[in-house]
Amino acid sequence: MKIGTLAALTGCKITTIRFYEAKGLLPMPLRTEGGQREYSEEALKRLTLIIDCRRHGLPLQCIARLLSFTVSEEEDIYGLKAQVELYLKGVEAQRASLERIEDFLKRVQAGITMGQAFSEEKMSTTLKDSKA
Amino acid sequence: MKIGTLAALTGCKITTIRFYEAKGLLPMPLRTEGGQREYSEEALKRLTLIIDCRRHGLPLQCIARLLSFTVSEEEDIYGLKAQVELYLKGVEAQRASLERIEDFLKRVQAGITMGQAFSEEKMSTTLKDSKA
DNA sequence: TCTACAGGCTACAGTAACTGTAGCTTCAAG
DNA sequence: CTTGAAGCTACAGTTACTGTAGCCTGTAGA
Repeated sequence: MKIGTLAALTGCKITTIRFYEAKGLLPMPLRTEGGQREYSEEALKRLTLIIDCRRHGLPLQCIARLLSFTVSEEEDIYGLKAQVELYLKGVEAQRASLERIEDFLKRVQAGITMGQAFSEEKMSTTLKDSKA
Repeated sequence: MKIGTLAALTGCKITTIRFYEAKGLLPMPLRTEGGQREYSEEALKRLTLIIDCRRHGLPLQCIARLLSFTVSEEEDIYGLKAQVELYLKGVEAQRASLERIEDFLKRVQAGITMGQAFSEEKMSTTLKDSKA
């Protein structure tokens, strides 16, 4: 598939796909005779994974590390292991945070629907309630 | 509380807190005689909310808009409403993405634990399985 | 076959959201 | 009253895109 198709399938911008390639996160794809990129299903899967990781705050360097898994020394393996454990702990925090923001957005929505203005005080109530 | 305490309580870096203040997301706090920032519980709540929003990809401008809720025209209200709805839809996508990345990380972890090297092929299997 | 036009290319500048550093000041504990 | 941790401002640097200019490719209809 062409880069535009890949972009449409993943929701990732064309420029971002090229950026990831430049950074070494996506392998250089085959090209048509005219020099246009041609992607495989493989690339689609890999890009999807990169996007998922980015969405949850993993830096590109880290994603590259997880993807390439280039570990030369024992110590590196343990470093990576610790990092993965840290990210897994982060997942729980993200879930909780997701609940809070959903709640917050729903309250904003309710506020809009009722044509009400939000005050500082209401804002913090929203947060306090969602934390309880 | 001082800025360091606020940073410790929220996990947000001190420099980032000052950055949010400069951008108008956090109100300018009271200062000690010596000029050091003094924060209230209110500020803690507000910062927590900002962090939650950021974690889920809302741009600072948007967060500022949601927080200040400064709408002057009817059309703006509808624009905001549509945007909030969009974000709410995004929450579901985030949840799904969170599942996938958790699965991925667990597989990486298993791979490390067993001392195995990851191949391209295994990587894509990981993703494929997680999508199924 | 021609041609129009959507889509792709490179290179590079610009932006958003931090992050780090230098050089200095404040504050609290001993 | 000193000393070291914590704050301050100002500003440069970094990460991860994002947009633009100027040009090329590929394909569908006349």
